[in-house]
Amino acid sequence: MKVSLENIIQQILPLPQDVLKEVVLEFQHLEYPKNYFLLKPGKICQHLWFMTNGAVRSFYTNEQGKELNTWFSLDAQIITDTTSFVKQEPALESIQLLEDSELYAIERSSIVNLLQKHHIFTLWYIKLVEVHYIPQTEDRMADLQFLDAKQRYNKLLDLYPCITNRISLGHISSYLNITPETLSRIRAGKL
Amino acid sequence: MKVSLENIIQQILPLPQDVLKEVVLEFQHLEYPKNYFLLKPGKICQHLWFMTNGAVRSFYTNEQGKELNTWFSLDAQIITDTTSFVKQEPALESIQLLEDSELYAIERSSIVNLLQKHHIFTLWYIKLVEVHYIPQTEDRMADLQFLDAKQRYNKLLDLYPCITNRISLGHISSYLNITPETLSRIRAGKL
DNA sequence: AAAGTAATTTGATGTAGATCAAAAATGGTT
DNA sequence: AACCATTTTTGATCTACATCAAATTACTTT
Repeated sequence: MKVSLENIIQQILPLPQDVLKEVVLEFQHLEYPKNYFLLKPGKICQHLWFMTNGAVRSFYTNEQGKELNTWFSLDAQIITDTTSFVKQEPALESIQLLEDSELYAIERSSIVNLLQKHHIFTLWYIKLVEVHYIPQTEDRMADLQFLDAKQRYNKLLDLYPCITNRISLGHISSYLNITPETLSRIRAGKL
Repeated sequence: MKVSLENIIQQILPLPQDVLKEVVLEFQHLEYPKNYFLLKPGKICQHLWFMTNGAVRSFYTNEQGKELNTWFSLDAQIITDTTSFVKQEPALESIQLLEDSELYAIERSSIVNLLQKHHIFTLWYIKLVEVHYIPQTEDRMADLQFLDAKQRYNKLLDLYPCITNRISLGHISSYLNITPETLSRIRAGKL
């Protein structure tokens, strides 16, 4: 059951046919292989990506060169480096595919143009931010502040029950902000 | 140097005079005493508050009845329970004044009306979210994931150098996600 | 299938910060 | 000033999770 780009857009907020057509034209359909980088640090994030299937991680690389995952997206998700995208500043993080993935990309400049041109599109964009961005980040923030390692792991499993079939435990432990050793012990019921 | 409501609004994105007037009329000027609750859990957050001076905390109350601070706002800040406000769901957290404070409040319904009515106002609202909400939350999230207790404290001091004159160390430690004992030791240079 | 590399697990030990208990400092009230 | 409540500090101990090292398992590539 593959979703079309039109479906994704209309599900956020239905647009009139003429605007929808114009919006769709601004998207580029892309397929990239596993390990491909959508964004590298230092570059300004110019895109918003709508993934239809695949898997992606966002990560920082710290001073010691260690990669620390900040986010996963599996299948139907919206992807960007929010801070770099909205402030048009160099990104601090990388975005990398963890599976061969299929995406639709729209540029920041196209969004800005559409926002200027169509009142209804600004309402669509507000809905996108309010529904697809804000609750997720608030939730992640609360998890990091209030939950211990085991609770964070269980919550991730609730969200993506099959994530361990698709994402390595090393990547998962990094996102959970624990070591691979600790995740292994949690999974073995030793913690 | 007190800022007027007009200044605050125009600083986000300048609006034409007629729209500005209409927007200003939707705000209510409020003064509340220290300890007053702007929001309690279970209530739907109907307001966006623009504080001109004062101090506020947001906090969760956990199952054991312990209050865990999630945010501070001092002086010129925009305040709301974002998730409750955008999803119009019952709030999980409380918002409470920590000083006598002066605020301007606008209701969700007024925002929704203005968004429907004025294209320029939607652009103003997007700017508000993109500049005043997104970078802050992304930053807080990174702090919680990557910094240790001492680094989090020093970063808070960078942001609000005089915060310890206005907010109790108990509240600060809660926001930093550490105990008052640990904060005391950090400040004494013992950690 | 064998070989080599990377991912995961297991065990031993270390540490940042929590918890518990009590003392000291601070602040508001009469 | 004296009193009470609250906040902050200090010290002793405990714990969740990190770190380090080695063994095991799984995954590629020939």
